Amino acid sequence: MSSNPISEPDLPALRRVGDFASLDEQDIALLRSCAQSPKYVQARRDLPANLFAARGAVLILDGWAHRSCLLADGRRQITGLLLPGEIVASSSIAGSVDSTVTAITPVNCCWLPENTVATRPNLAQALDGMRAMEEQSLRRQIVRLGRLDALERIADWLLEIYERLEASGSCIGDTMPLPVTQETIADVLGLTSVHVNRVLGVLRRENVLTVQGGRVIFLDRERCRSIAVRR
Amino acid sequence: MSSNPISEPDLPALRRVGDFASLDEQDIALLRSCAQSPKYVQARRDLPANLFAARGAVLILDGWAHRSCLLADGRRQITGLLLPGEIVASSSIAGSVDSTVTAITPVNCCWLPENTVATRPNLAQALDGMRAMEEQSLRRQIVRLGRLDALERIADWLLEIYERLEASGSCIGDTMPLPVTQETIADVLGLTSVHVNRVLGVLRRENVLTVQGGRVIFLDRERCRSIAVRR
DNA sequence: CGACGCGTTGAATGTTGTCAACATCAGTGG
DNA sequence: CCACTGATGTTGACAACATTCAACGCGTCG
Repeated sequence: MSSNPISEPDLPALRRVGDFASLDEQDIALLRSCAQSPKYVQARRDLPANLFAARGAVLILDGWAHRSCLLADGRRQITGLLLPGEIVASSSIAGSVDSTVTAITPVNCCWLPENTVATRPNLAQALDGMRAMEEQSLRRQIVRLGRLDALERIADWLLEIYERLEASGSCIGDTMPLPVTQETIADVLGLTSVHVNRVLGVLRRENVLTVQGGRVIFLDRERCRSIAVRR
Repeated sequence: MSSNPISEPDLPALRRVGDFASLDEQDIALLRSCAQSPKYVQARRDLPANLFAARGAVLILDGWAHRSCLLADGRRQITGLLLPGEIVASSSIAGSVDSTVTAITPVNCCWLPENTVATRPNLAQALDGMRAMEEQSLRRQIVRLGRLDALERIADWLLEIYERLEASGSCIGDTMPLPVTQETIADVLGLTSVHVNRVLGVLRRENVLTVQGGRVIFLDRERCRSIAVRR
């Protein structure tokens, strides 16, 4: 954040892009111009599929979204969250099992055309970095679902969300927004909302953290980390 | 496979690359030259980290490998399998939680330098397609781990492996190689080897498929698909 | 032969899901 | 203003699925 040339008044989302490569003024100007006329999507609405038709990427400027997969019998699994400053790569959408991206809160996003990005090597590098980061997040999620129990899953996941939100400056001290229902948390972590509720109760009673009013307050981050194993 | 200009005597792995873009003779010659002097890795050995140091990709020419994450208390989760014709993107390795790629069987792989690939648009496009396919596979795995029970997980996973092996021509009829222990299957699917064993027993007794001698024989593919839900 | 890795099976245990009831709250319309 | 509704959160009792622990068979390899 120190050497990041994107200045204060810019959108947090743009600042986050700048964390992945050293952007010059032209890069930033290009980003700003893309963000100038954002596409607005209401909460609970899908991001329009035509947004992903061409090659390039969609950048989330503001708000939360998720990508989900609905099974025939109604079970749902959220395969990824999209937070401010993160991207939806178009290539990853085409022909995908789960191609719907849905806004959780109201979302502002914008289109970064590939041919434009390609002219700016640093921007292209930043997008590469963001894609790599997304892949890492997917693998971390696989470890969570495969080998962590409910308590560990929730602790570890909340810590990851914190890290990602912090990168766009969305956290305040030991506090972060979490504008999702327990049902949504359950669909991210492969649990039921009932069980999520119980586990959050444990974390609260143990003074590790509290979740209320759409925000998380970490009371004992260190203990939260020790609950969330990892190597 | 019909319009794929990579001919019979070529490595199955190369044929698979050609499925993702229409390669011309120069592209193919380049691939062949890379594959000319493959790097050999013994079973159970890690692929050397320096293979991933530079930008570019490692192509698996032959054999099976996996990427895994070991937790402090010994739990292990395999976050992805690498089959013949698939790639390990270098960007996805750097700074990753789980950076070890381990050979399951003896593996031959080769290095595709980025600057060389970049000169051949079709090759670059093929690599992009392969990366997108890998991402899809990661998300499918998240759905499996999050929402499918053990029976569904195993059925769905075996079907995915079949599809991926078929793409490199490694399947014979309703038969495919599966050179892994039940312990490995368990570490892929977030189960215990004991439970994998029980479930494979069910599938065998129900005449859906049999696993023996490192091969799978599908007896009733249709039923296997219906067990493996999905939307 | 003995050691070891792998597969197989049974019994007990434990974590998570299911079902159900109820509380709380925001929004809606009478 | 209040009753009503629907979505969300909370809690208890019970069932289901998967793990753990343990034992044993089978083959390979030194």
